[in-house]
Formats: sequence, C-alpha cells, structure tokens
Amino acid sequence: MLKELQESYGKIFEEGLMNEINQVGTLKEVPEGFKLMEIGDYIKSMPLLISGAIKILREDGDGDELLLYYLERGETCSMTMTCCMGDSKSEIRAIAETDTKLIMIPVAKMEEWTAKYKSWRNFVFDSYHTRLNELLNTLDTIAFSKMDERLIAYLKEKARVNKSNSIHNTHQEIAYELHSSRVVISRLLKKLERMGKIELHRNYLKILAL
Amino acid sequence: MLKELQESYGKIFEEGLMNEINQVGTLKEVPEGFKLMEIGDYIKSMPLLISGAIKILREDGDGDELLLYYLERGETCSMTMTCCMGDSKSEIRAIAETDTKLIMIPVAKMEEWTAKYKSWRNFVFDSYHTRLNELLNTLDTIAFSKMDERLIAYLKEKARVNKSNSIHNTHQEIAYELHSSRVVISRLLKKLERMGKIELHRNYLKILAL
DNA sequence: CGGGCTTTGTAACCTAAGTCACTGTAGAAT
DNA sequence: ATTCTACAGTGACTTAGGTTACAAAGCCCG
Repeated sequence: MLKELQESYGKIFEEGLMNEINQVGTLKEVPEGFKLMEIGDYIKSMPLLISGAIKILREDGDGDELLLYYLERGETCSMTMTCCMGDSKSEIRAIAETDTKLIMIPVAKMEEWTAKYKSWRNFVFDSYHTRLNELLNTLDTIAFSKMDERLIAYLKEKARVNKSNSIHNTHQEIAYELHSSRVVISRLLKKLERMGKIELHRNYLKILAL
Repeated sequence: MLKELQESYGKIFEEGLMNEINQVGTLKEVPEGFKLMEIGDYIKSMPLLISGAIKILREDGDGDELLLYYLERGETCSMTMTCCMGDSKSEIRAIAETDTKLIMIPVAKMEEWTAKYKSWRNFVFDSYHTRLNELLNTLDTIAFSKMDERLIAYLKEKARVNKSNSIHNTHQEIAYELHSSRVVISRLLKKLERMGKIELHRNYLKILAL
C-alpha cells in the first residue's frame, strides 16, 4: 500500500501521518458500478482516492436522481467527513464510475489527526473548499443553463474523468443523471450528431468535437 | 462586546478562545441592505453573527441572481473560510437581510485557533457541515421543485429569518432572488392570494397560512 | 388636484422540455 | 435464420415558465 500512498499523497502529507495512514488504513479495490455508499447509511470510514473516479449522486423523495460531481485521485468525500463528525446519515449516494482504488481510514482517526497534523488539517479544509466549489458549479449549471448546455457539459466531464472520448451509456442512463427524460436526451443527442459534434451508436457514443 | 459574545457563543467556545476573540475581534453593526461582500472580493476577515441575518447570493455571467441561503446568529460564512485559506476570491455576494450585528475576526487567527482550540475546530467543521447541507437543500429545491413550490418555500424561509409575516419586497425583487421573471412571480402570488394563503399589497405582502 | 413615477394585473404569445405512443433496429439468444 | 428484447428515433401533444405589451392602481410631490 505504501507505494500507492506515496504516489498520490506523498507530496502533501507529513511523514508521521503517512506512517499512521499506512498502519490503520486498508487498501480497497472496487469495480466500475460498485456502490460505495447509499443515502441513509451511517459511515464508519473515510475514503482517500488513489486511482479511478467516484460519482456522487443526490436523490429526491420520488427517486429522481441527479449527478452532483466526481471524486478523483487525491480527493476525499467531504460529505463523509461531515457525516462522521456530526454522526448523521449520508445525504448522498456514491458509485464507482470506473474501477477504483482507495484507502479506507477509520473515522476515529480523523479528529485525532486534525489536532495533530497540520498537513491533515490543510487537506481536510482543502477538501471542503473544493467540494463547496464543485457544488456551486453544479448549482450554476442547473440554475442558469438549459438542458442542451448541461448535456454538453455532462459529456465533456464524463469524457474527462473516464479519460476516453467514448461514452458507454444508454440515453436512459444519461437522462437519469441529468434528471431529465430519455426522449429529451435522445432528441438533444441527435441534434448534436447532426451538428457533427458527436457520433451515436447503440449503447455508446463518441465525442468528435464539443 | 463581551456580553454579545457570551450570549451567542458562550456555550460553544472555551474560555481561552473567548478571551482571544474579545481581544482581536471588532464588533460591527450594519443596516438592512448593507453589502458585506461582493463576488470577486478578497477577504481579510471572517464574520461571527451575533444577531440579524445575512443573505448569500450567487450570480452567473449575465448578472442573473439566485438566493443560496441565509446566515443567522451563531453562524459564520464557510465560503469566507475557504477563500481565506485558499487565498482565492469570493464566489458569492453577501447582503444584510436585516439590521445585523457581527464580530469580525482577522483571517490570520483562523489557522492558529484551529490548531489550538478544539471548540474552534468543532465550530469550523460544524459550519462546513451546515453549509454543505444548506447548499444541498437549495440544489434540491431548484432541481426537483417547480416555481410555485419554490416560491412558497422562499416566502416561508423569508418570514422565518425576518421573524415577521409581512414580507416587504416588490414582486421584481422576489423574482431576482428566485432567478425568475416578475410576471411569473406576480402570477403565482395572485394564485396564492386567490387560495387565501397570502394577502397582496403594494410593496409588501402578508402571509396568512402557507 | 393633476402630472409623473413605480408597481401590479393580465392577455396573448413563444419556447424548452416533459409525456405518450408508436416504429424501427441492432444485437443477443434460441 | 428467426425471434426477442432493449435501445433509439420521431411525431403529436401538454405544460411550465419566460417575454412582450399595455392597462390600471397606488403614491409622491409640486
């Protein structure tokens, strides 16, 4: 585990902290689609991402979903932290977007390290910072953009975290994450194809130029 | 200042911390409508609310506004904290919703206290926690609710923070904060009046039963 | 009192997006 | 090869909400 840890966090954590993480953390590998957290769960450990990506989703009372953002290498889930400290339930769902490696830290260590290690405090504050800004961005897109722009932004972001210009999802799946309907997404995708920006296939699409 | 401090924060901060706040903080009173922070500002001090309420607004590139949430007694602005630590610009605008009393703390103290006082750490984490949840709620409302529900929620919340069932705003002002148009808001308000839930007047309205 | 603001009410219209219903089709399964 | 099924395409229609335009109050102030 030490090797992975070094690569992703070596530059930001102090040596003492690295050693502690190495001792109490457990390396975990999960496949694409693996559900790491469900709404209403109590959380007992906190993830540090080594590789891959995790998508964070929000759901309303009627089961309608909405993609909030992705977590990537070197990041952690601020929601988890707030849950742990506040001893409250998860407000979100977390699903592996790609095959993902992460280190799980027992919650108990969190507060201890916050008092003990400056680099940990900075990391935690930085996570909150990043997350708040991601949430603001998501909110902007929803409040100020129409569906066509949101779709384009979604495709770009998805291509980025998956490091591929092929997006392997059905229109229905895309519709879920954008909280829209299949018909609307099909319509807009077709329009993008006619503009020469993407190429549609069964079960996947290719981004040509967005 | 010590008196105000005691009333709002006496129960949560350690004595040593209270003394420090008393020494480096400055009491500030601002009238309703006072702009405390503008998008793009660099922040050099952090507010602790004593009384009143502050509304936090987001704006897109075209000048369209959106109300995010209110800060109230005993709370602070997480955005400010992230800005200070990350040394970045403000992403939001802050305007006093009512006459407001607050204590301003120089940014420099923040990190020092985080290492030194457990109660301060808890306060800061708790603020992040509350703010993340408020943002999620706002996002829910926008993503999953229609304008009529959003309007009702808005009126209720506004009545709550103002501690009054009279809301002194023009339809235009309400429209701005909900990122809608005056005509739409007038239409929906009229509908609420016809349902006997509110009473409309020039420049203000009264909530009867929501 | 009588202009000259600002605010509110309303009708007519437009557009984005959601819904329903149906067809076409690629690919897996038999 | 034929059938079956999930996925995709499309027309027709509905609705929420935005836009334009204008009339009617309310209100300030000379």
